[in-house]
Amino acid sequence: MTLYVRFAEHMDALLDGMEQAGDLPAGLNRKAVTVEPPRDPSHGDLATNAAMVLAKPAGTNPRALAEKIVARLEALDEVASVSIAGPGFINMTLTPATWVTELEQIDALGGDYGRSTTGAGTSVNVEYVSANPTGPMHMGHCRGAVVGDALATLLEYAGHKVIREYYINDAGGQVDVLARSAHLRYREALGEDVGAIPEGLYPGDYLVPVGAALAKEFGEAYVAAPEGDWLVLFRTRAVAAMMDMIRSDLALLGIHHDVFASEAELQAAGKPEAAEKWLRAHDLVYDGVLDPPKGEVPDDWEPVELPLFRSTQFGDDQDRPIKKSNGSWTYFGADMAYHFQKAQSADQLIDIWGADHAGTVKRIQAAVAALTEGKARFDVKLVQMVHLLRDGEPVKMSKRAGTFVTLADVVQEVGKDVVRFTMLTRKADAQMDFDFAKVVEASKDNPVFYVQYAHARIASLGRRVEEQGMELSAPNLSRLDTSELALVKLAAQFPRVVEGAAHNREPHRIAFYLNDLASAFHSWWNMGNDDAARRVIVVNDPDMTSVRLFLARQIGQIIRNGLALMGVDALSEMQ
RNA sequence: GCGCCCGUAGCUCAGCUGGAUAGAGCACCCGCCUUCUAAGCGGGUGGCCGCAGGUUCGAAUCCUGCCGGGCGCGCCA
Repeated sequence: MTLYVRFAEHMDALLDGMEQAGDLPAGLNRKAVTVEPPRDPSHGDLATNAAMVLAKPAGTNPRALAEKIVARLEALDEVASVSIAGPGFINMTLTPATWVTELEQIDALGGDYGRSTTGAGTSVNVEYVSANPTGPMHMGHCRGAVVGDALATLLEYAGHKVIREYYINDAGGQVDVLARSAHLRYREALGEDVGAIPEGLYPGDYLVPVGAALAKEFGEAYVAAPEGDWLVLFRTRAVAAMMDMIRSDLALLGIHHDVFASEAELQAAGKPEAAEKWLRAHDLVYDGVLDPPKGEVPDDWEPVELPLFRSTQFGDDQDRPIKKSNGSWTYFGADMAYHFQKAQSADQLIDIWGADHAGTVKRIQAAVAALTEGKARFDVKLVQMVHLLRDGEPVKMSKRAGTFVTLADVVQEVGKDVVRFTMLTRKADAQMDFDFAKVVEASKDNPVFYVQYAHARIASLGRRVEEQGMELSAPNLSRLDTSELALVKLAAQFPRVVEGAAHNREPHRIAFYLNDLASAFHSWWNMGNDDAARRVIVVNDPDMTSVRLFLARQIGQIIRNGLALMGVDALSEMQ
């Protein structure tokens, strides 16, 4: 059990004791009571707001209550001193031995230090990427992919059972366009001069091999055949080829999904019909006519009666059609059924979407709330746009000309680890710049480098000790000084950071924490520049070296644990 | 017109499910290399946390209304 968890329990037991002694009324809500490190380390190692939060409901004043709590805290072995400050904060300083024990915990738990069971018993389905199967992954998909994957890993580490899911949109008009584009490439592969790719078809030459494969498989059979003869067949083949390409793009980032759910299969299985039937029975779908769109009304708008879902009952500003006038399902209609299906697979659902889909969040949340009768927790996490830059200049992209920057290109240029780490250096819902020049820069301005550099320095210590043939002893950790214990204290916060990041579904917190930890480490390391006796490796003092090397290795362990959550490999050496 | 997101140092951004004197990097100024990798470290300058109310022991954080920016709005996906 890590230190912060232990102290939360100490506090709980202590308040129980006060209730029994009649120092506190029974049954007070303790939800707001926290035990956490104060922002300002000069206040001590741990602070609790218990006296301030409980004073009012207990009918006393914070000061009086604080004094009673302090008396009990002082009795704890791990606590060196306690004081009351400000409006009623209780500050504790822990004994050095307590921190030494925590450091030993890191060593004992290794890669599991920071893992928790707070999520045990709750399964989470994280759906991310879900790029349309009409071409390779481009940079527009990248951030959502990384954020979703890191979030999934984080939730697993926090004890949740996690399903990583990809929704294949293989049923809409865009895959028919794909099939036609593939048919053109198929004719091309058979020797026909198709000229420029017409407007409205996908121009990218990633479809050339698809056409070639179709030509090899079917020969001339479908060259002059009517569309009805080949559309479904070519669509199926082309989608499969696109998904292979997308899977290999994702693999470049180290991303692998557990489930690939097909929209077409969902529809073939009649899932949307089932959802509609249920919703009609509960008067949540009705036939009606929508108002014209607000703002600019399109020329071709005309009122039509359609089956509408009453999303306004759940906070949406308009009811939403689930079918088109031609009888086929709208994207929303199918998506609704899809989310209902997912809700059977897990207790909680998370979707990672691009911010350009923000407008559709309410309707799908409404649908999930309706279909699961409010039982499934469902969050949509919006990921903001990434602006691609090269030396500060925007990278020009044109989807129409097919000149978008592919994910594979970027990974090839800067590497998986740089892409993943950089994507996690901002809150997901804040826009970010991705500058090819800056993300590979070897300076402290670049957190990817800075954190890796700290880890490489730690790794170099082991090599140096070996080179020098130094005989190490069992570390006597009571020799750690104040500055070294400060490093231990920061390392000991890792489990809290993980828990907070998982709870708030904010993987970027890991990146910021690692940057802080690396900074503290570099600072400690540099003390050796002023005074050789403060280096980790002290040439004539193997005992001191053992102690500091032990500390350094635990810092390295935390960095590896954090990087692993982000899907980034730790480097032992910078090039 | 409506919805969502954002507004914190000159710039780019953190701020731990409300806590004590609001932080980091860059930029600018001053220091530290016959090096356990200085690819780094230390110090300094710099803030009505967009504005105005409200909630409470306490607000950058929660609520309301404005102002400013981004994204989106259809039977598209």
